Amino acid sequence: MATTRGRRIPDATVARLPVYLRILLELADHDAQNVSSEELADLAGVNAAKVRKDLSHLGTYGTRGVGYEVPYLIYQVRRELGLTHDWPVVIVGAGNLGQALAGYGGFGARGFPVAGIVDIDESKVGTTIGGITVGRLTELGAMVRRHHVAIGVVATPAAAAQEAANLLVAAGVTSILNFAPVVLSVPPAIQVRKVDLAVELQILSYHEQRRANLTGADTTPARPRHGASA
Amino acid sequence: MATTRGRRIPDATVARLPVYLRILLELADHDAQNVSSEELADLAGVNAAKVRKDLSHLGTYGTRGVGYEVPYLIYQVRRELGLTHDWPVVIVGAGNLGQALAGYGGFGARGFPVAGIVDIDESKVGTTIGGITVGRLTELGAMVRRHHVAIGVVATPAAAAQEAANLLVAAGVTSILNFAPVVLSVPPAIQVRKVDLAVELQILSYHEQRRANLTGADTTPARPRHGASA
DNA sequence: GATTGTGAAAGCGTTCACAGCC
DNA sequence: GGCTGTGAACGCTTTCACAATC
Repeated sequence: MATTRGRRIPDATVARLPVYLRILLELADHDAQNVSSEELADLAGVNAAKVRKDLSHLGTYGTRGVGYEVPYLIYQVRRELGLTHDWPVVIVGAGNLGQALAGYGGFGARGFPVAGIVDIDESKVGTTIGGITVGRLTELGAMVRRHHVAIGVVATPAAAAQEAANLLVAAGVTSILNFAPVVLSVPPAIQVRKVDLAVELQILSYHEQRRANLTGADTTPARPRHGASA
Repeated sequence: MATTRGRRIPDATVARLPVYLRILLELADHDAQNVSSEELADLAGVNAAKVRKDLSHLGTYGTRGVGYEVPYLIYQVRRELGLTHDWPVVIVGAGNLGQALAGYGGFGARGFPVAGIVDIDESKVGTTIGGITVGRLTELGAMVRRHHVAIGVVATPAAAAQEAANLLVAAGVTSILNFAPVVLSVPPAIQVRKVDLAVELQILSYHEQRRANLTGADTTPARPRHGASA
C-alpha cells in the first residue's frame, strides 16, 4: 500500500522525521551502513514500533533481518521533507532573538540560509549580523522575490507580530515560523508554526509545581532538595 | 468530580493553559470582567468545546449563562501552572542563543527571571548580558542553591549539550529546557522539554514541498535514481 | 535468527450535542 | 436565552504482537 505518491503522512510522523534525519546524518558521519529500528529508536528517544510505523509511511525501504540502509533512508527522508534543496528564509525583527537566529549558523547548516533580515527601526538598518545586513521593511517584497523565499520568521515583539505577518504574506511568503507570543491571523493557505519560549517554561513549571505538591506539603515553597538520582 | 487535589491534567491541556493565561491577562488589561468559552477560543485559535473541556480539568469555575470571571480564572490557571511565584532559571551557554535568551525581557516578565548564565569559554566569563554577568561552569551549583533554581536552560552547541545537562542535574535542577538539537539522556525524574528551531523549519518545509508537488506538475516517477542538490 | 511491515487493540485527544443551570 | 460542563462518538496516535522475509 501507501507507495510513494501523494499519500498524506500523519502530523505526528512529520514532526519526528527531522529527528530521525539528524540521527541518520550522524550515523552516516560515522560511516554506519545500516541501522535497525531499535537502534534508531534508542537514539531518537522513542520506541522501535513507532520508528517502523513512521518509516512505513514513506514506503518500504527496510530489509527484514537487516534494517535500513542509512544513506538511502537519508535520501528518502530528505525527499519526503522537501529537503532536497535549500529553503531560504527571511527574518522580520532584528532584536535579541532575530539577531541570534541570523547569527546562529544552525539554520544555514541545516538547509535554511537566511536570505535577509529586516527591522522597522531605522537605527538597526544597515547594521550587519552574521554577514547579513539588516534591511528596511519595504525591502521585504524584493527580498522574497529575488531569493524565492517561501518561509518567513517573525521575531518581533508581540505588538508588532501581526503586522509582520501581514507584510510577510503580502510579500509572498507561504509559511511562517512565529516566535512572538501571539496567535497570528493569516489566510488559510498560509502555514504557521509557533515557538513560544515562555510557554515551554510554563509547562515545566506545571510539572515542578506538581512535584512540589506531591513531595512537599503546601504550594508555595519550591524547596529544591538535591535528590541526586544521577 | 475533579476538584483541586492531585488529579492529573492531560498534557494537551497543560500545553494550552499558558496560551489561555496570556489571553486572560490581556483581557484583564482591558478591564474585561467576564469571558465566554467562545471568545477565549477565538482569541486562542481553538474551538470553544476545547476551551471548556480544558478548563473543566481545573475545576468548575464558570457560570452557566455568563462565562468565566477573568481575574478568578487567571488566579486558577496560574495556580494550576505553578505560577504563583517566580521560577528563576539558569542558562548554560552564552553564545548567540544564550545571549538572546538572557537579554530577552520576556522570560523575567513572565515569571522566569534569569538567575545566572554560565559558559565554558573563559573569554566570555565576566562579560555582561542584559544586566547579568556570565559565570564559570563551576559556579553552577552555587547559583542553583543560592537562588533555589529548579529549571535549567541548555543553550550550548549540540556537542556540549549532554555535558551541560549533566552539570545542571548535578547542580540540582529538576527540569531542563533544551535548545540543542540532541536527545538528552537524564535521570527519569528530570523533566526535559526540547525546542529545536530547525525541526520547526523542516516541518514547514514538508508542507511547502507538498504544496509544490500538488500545484506543480504531477510528482516525480518513483525514480530512486539521481538526487538533485545536497 | 534477525528484523521489518502491519493488522488489531489500546490509549488519548477532539468534537458533538445536549442536559443542567444561571 | 445564553452558556457551561460533560457523556458519548469519533478520529488520531501509540503500542502490541506476529506473519512475512531476508
